[in-house]
Amino acid sequence: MSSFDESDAFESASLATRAMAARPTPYLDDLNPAQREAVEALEGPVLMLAGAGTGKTKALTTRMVHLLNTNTARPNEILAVTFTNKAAREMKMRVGRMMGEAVEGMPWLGTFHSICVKLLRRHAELVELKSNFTILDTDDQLRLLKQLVAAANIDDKRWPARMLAGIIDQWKNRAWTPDQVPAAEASAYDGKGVALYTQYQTRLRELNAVDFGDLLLHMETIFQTHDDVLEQYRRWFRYILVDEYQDTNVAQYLWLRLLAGGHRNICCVGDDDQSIYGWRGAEVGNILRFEKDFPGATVVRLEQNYRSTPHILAAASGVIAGNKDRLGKELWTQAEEGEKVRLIGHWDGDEEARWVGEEIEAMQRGTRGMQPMSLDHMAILVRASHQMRAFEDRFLTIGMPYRVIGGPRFYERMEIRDAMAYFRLVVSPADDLAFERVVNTPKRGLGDKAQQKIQVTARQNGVSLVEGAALLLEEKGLTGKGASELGKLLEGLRRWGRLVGDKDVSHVELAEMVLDESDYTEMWQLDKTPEAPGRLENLKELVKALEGFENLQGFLEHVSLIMDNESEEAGEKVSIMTLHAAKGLEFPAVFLPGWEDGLFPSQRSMDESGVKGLEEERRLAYVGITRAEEVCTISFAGNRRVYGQWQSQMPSRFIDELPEDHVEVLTPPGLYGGGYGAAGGGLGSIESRVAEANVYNSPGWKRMQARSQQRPMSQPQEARDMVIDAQAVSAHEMGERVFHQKFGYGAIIGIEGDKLEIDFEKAGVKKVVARFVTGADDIPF
DNA sequence: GATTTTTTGATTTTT
DNA sequence: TCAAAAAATC
Repeated sequence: MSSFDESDAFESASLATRAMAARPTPYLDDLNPAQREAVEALEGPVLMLAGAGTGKTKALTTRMVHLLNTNTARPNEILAVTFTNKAAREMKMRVGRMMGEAVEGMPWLGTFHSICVKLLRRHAELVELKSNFTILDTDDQLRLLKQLVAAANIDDKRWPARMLAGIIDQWKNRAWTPDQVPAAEASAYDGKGVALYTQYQTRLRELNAVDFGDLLLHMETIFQTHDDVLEQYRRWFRYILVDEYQDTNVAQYLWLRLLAGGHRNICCVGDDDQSIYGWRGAEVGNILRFEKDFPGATVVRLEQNYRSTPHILAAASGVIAGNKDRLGKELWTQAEEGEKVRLIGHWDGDEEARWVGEEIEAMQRGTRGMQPMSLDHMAILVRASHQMRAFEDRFLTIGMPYRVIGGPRFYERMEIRDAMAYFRLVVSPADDLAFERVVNTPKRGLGDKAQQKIQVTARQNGVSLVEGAALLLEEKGLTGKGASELGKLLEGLRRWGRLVGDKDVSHVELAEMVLDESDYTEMWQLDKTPEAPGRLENLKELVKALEGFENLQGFLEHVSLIMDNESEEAGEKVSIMTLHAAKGLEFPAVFLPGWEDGLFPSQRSMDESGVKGLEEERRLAYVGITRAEEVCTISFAGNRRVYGQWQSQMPSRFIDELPEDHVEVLTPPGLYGGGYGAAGGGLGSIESRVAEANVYNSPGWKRMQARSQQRPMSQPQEARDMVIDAQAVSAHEMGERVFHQKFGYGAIIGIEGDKLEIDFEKAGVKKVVARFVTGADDIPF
C-alpha cells in the first residue's frame, strides 16, 4: 500500500513500540493495511470492527504476537478474553505457532469464565467463599431452586424453577446483585423473584458454591469494593484484548471497563452485524457505545473479505442494510464473481429436504461444470433445531452421511453428570448437591420420603447430607432395603475417600472403582433402552479423559468450565446445525432452508422483542449468508407442519430484501409437472399420491401455471409474489366449495388479506394462503 | 416407590 | 406431532 498509510500507522504507534522496532516483524507483511493498523496501534483503546471473513482472528493473534515481539508486554501481562474454549484454544495455538517455541503459554488467555475462576479462587474470601468453591451446573441450579420454591411455600406452577433460573440469570447478566435489582423489575415478578434470588444466593454461599453468572458478578463486586485488588490487576494486565465484543453482556462489559479503567489499553474486536445473542443478555449497545466509553479510540474497520464471492457478499449486505443503528461496514472482495445466490421455493418441508438431498448428491458428483465437492464442505443451516428433523429423515432414507453440530454436549449428558457427582462426593463428601443427585441413582429404594428424613436429620444437626445420612442410620431412622443400601453407599464413599491421593491407586483406577462398586455401571448394563450402550461408551470416554489430569480434584475443577464436544468419527459428512452454531464457521456450499415468515424471522422473536427482535433475526440471516464461500442456496416451503398442524407459509420478508441482481431463482422440478409421486415419495398413501397427480393436472393448477409463466421468475420479488398472489384472493368468494392439497374439501367462511379461512370437511377450520386453494369445480374427479 | 397415562406446550445456548 | 413433565394408578 501507499507510504502514506504506513507512516500513518507508524505515527499511531507508541514510543515504546518505536524503540523496539529494530526487531524483525515479518508477520506484519502478511496483513492488509487495515489489519496492520489494528495490529500496530498498541497503545490506548482500539475498536476493531471486523466483518465476516475479514481475518479477525489473524489480526487479533498477530496483535498479541506484536505485543510480545516488541517487548511491549510479557505473556502474563496480556489479558485476552474469548467466549468459548474453542476460540481460546485456537488463539493459543496460533500465537504459539507464530512465536515458535520461544514463548511459554499465555496464562491469561481464556474465556471470561475461566479467567474469573482463576481470579475468584485467589480472592474468594472477599465474597465470603472458600477458595475451593464448586461451580454449579444447570441441573444443580434447578434442583436448588426447586427446593427453595417448595420451602417458601410458593406454587411451583406459577414459579417453575426453570423460569426462576432464567430470571435470575438475566439479572446476573445485567450485573444486578439481589439488592441492586431495580424496583420496577422486582415488582414485575410479584416481589417474590427478588426474595427467592436473595435466598438462592444465601444458599449458594452456605454450599460454598457459585453458578456461572456469579463468577463474573463476584469478581466485579470485589473490584468495586476493594480498590487495592482492582489496582493490582490494572497494573498486572497492561494490555487487554476482547474477542466477539458484540456478544458481551452488561456484567462482562462492566468488568472490562473496571480493568481497563487505568491504562485504557483495551482492544475490542467484534462485528455489530453479527450480534445474535441478545436473548441471552448480550448488548449490541456495548460495541455501539465503544467510542463514547473510550474517547479518542482508534477505530479500525476490516472490510476486505477473504471468504465469499461478490454475489454472496452483495446479498448479505443487501439484507443487513435493513437494520438501523449500525456502525456501518462495506465488505468487498477480490474474489471472482462466482455463482449468484440461489433461491428456490418448494411445496412443503419434505419436498425441500428431498431437493436439498438431491442437490447435495449432485454437488458431490460435480455438476454444471462445477468440481466435485466433498460433503465436508457443505452445510445446512437452520433457524431452529426442529427443522433438522426433515433433513435427518431424508438423509437416513437416501443413505447420505451427515453430522449434527451442537446438541447436548458431552459433559451435559446425564450419565456423565451422574458419574461426576460421584467423583465430587468422593473428593468432597460435604457436596450436598452431588449427594442428592446420586443417592438414589442407581435405585436404592431411597425415595422422596427417605431423602426427606436425611435432609431433616442433617439440618437438625447442622451437618452435611452424607453425615446426616450416617446419623439417621445410627438412629435406625430407616429400615429395610433402603437402610442397607444407604449403608453400603456410605461405606463405599468412606472407602473411596480414603483412596483419594493414595500412591498405590491412581485416580483413574479409583474412578473406575467408584463407578463399578456403586453399581452405577451395572445400572446401565442392565438397561435395555437403545441409548444404554452409548452411555456406557461415554463413561469409558470420561475415564479416559481423566488420564490427562494429575488427580480427581484437578479434573473436577477444570471440567465444569470445559463443555465442548470433541469426539468426531471419521468420514465425509454434510453438516447440519443451527445458524447460531454456525457463527465463526465457513463452508464452500451452504443451504439455508426454511426462510418463511414466522419461522425465520421467528414469530416469537418478533412478538417478544419487536423491531429489536426482527433486527437480530436479520443479523442471523446475515451470519447465515456470509458462512458461504462459493454457493449459497436459500429455500422456503409453501406448506409446513407446525406442531402437527399443516400451515401455509409465507416466504420470509428477508427474501424480499435480497438484492435482485445477485440472486438467481431456481425452479423446483416437481412444482410444474413431472417428478412427482414417481420418485421416493414413500410416506404418503397411494390415494394421496393419486390425488397429488390429479391436482397437478387439474385446470386450476394449469391456470396457475400459465399465470406464473407469463411472469418468468427472474426476480426474487416475483418469486415471492408467485406464492402470495399466483391465485388472487379475488378469484374466490365466501361460501365457495374449494379443494386444498393437504386438507381436502372445504367451504370458505372468511377472507383476510391474502389468506382464506376455510372450514374443511376433514381437517376443520384453517387459514390458508389463497394460492393453495383450488375451486372445487376445477378438480376433475 | 415404580409404572402408566394424561397433559402441556413448543427458538436460538455458552460457560 | 411428539417429547417431556406431571398426575394418576398399581
